[in-house]
Amino acid sequence: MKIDPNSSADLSVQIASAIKDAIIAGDLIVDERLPSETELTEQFEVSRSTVREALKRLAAQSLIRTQRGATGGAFVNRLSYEDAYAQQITTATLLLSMNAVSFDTACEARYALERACAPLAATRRDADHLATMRAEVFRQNQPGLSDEAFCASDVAFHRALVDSAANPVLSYQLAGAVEAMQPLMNMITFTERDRARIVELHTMIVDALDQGDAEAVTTGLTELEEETRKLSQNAFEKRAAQQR
Amino acid sequence: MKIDPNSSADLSVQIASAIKDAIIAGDLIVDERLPSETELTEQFEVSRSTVREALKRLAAQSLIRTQRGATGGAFVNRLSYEDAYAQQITTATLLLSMNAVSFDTACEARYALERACAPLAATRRDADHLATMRAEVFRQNQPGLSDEAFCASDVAFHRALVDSAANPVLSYQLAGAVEAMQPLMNMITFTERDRARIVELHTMIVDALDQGDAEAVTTGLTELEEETRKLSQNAFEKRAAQQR
DNA sequence: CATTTCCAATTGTCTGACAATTAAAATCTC
DNA sequence: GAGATTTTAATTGTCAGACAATTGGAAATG
Repeated sequence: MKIDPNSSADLSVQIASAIKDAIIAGDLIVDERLPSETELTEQFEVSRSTVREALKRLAAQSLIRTQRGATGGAFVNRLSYEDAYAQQITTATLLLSMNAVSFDTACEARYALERACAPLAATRRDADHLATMRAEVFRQNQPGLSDEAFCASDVAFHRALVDSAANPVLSYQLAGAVEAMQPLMNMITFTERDRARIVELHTMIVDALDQGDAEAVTTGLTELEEETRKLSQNAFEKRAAQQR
Repeated sequence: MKIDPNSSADLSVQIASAIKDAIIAGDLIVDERLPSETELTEQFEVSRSTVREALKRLAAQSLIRTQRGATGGAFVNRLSYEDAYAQQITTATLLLSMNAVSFDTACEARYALERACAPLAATRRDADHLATMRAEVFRQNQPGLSDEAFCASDVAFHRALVDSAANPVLSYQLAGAVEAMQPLMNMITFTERDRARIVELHTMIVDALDQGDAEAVTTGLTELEEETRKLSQNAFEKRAAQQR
């Protein structure tokens, strides 16, 4: 691991990059302890502050974790799903909030992903997933439920649907899309009629899943996508009208 | 933006988090300049090193960029697709290389995603995408092509397929899965017969796309998935045998 | 007006110090 | 000797102050 002091790049960037490469190449394995900051200072021939800034960069990407104390230090992190989730969600949220991606695009991707899960879910769904989904549908049917609670239950329903495909990669990719859409979804007011329609579709989807009918699940999701777009469009128009 | 000096969390983490929240909430807009390090030092009542470590954390996530000089400083970054791609790829590669995700799982997710793109691509594909795909198929048919070059062309083909769905969210999610699989794919030796079969399926897919036949695209992708799994399984077994 | 020089602001790096944390080693108590 | 307590050493976290490098704008110059 070497760095070039004459390069235009900042030293802390170079050091972070060198360590990152070592991790990806497998030279540093999970839970292995990196040299202490003092040792890295000597190895790279830079000051401790520079080493620290490099380590903070890696920590921000969950590549390492640090621990104080006698047996402390920086350790190579096993990238957990939680971390991957969190990163995915942050990135997706930013893309959406900075208008690099429109709501419609995110919505389209989300439902395309969910439809992609349908065939897998139809084969692999187990009683737990179905029970969760039915419980959420039941909750959505309760009168007097707030819009936020309805939304949260909707998310839980879809999460269970995707989880039933039993593919963690799909689960975590979808988490990004769903979470990023959440702030905008929360602005929507669901009328009695909207809710009835959504509950109807949810019921249809969970029934189809129960019977292992992937095609019916796909159909239900497509109709749900239409419904979601219609609702969000209304919400946007209403907000635009208010801001005038 | 306030922090709690008595919290157990590191100050630099708290500060980074506070600034990040401000960015996501829209209190700091794209290209806006953050206060200088000296000003942040006063605002948060911490030392400059602590502020700097916080800023490095944010820079590592591409949330800000820094510039030296008189009019320099830290600026809120417009999260670009390139950045999002890069992050997605790093995360996906790590998940796979640390065995948090199996090759089969990644492969399954990848083809599920591609099939999710099929209906969109069948509607939206334009001449450019089709031309790219046909050019790659042509290249794959050339005798004497190295395995690496064949692999690279395969990636280009699939990228064009997904791009033709014209949904950037799907494009960037797929990039992660494909890139992460790349190192393992490169270990595969493609026999004449394997290549012929793959080219056949690719041709079928691009023809179906040309005709707007989403169902045929989906079928082709499913067969391609089987083929990929078979090949990778062989490669793994061969490697396992060698290591004995 | 164009060019060059200078200046001030800002980030990047360095040095040295002390605080906080933590596990292990040493000590004490019974 | 066993268990509780204290000490110690290693390590990261934070602070303070300094100087270097960079860079755009202001001032001086022709």
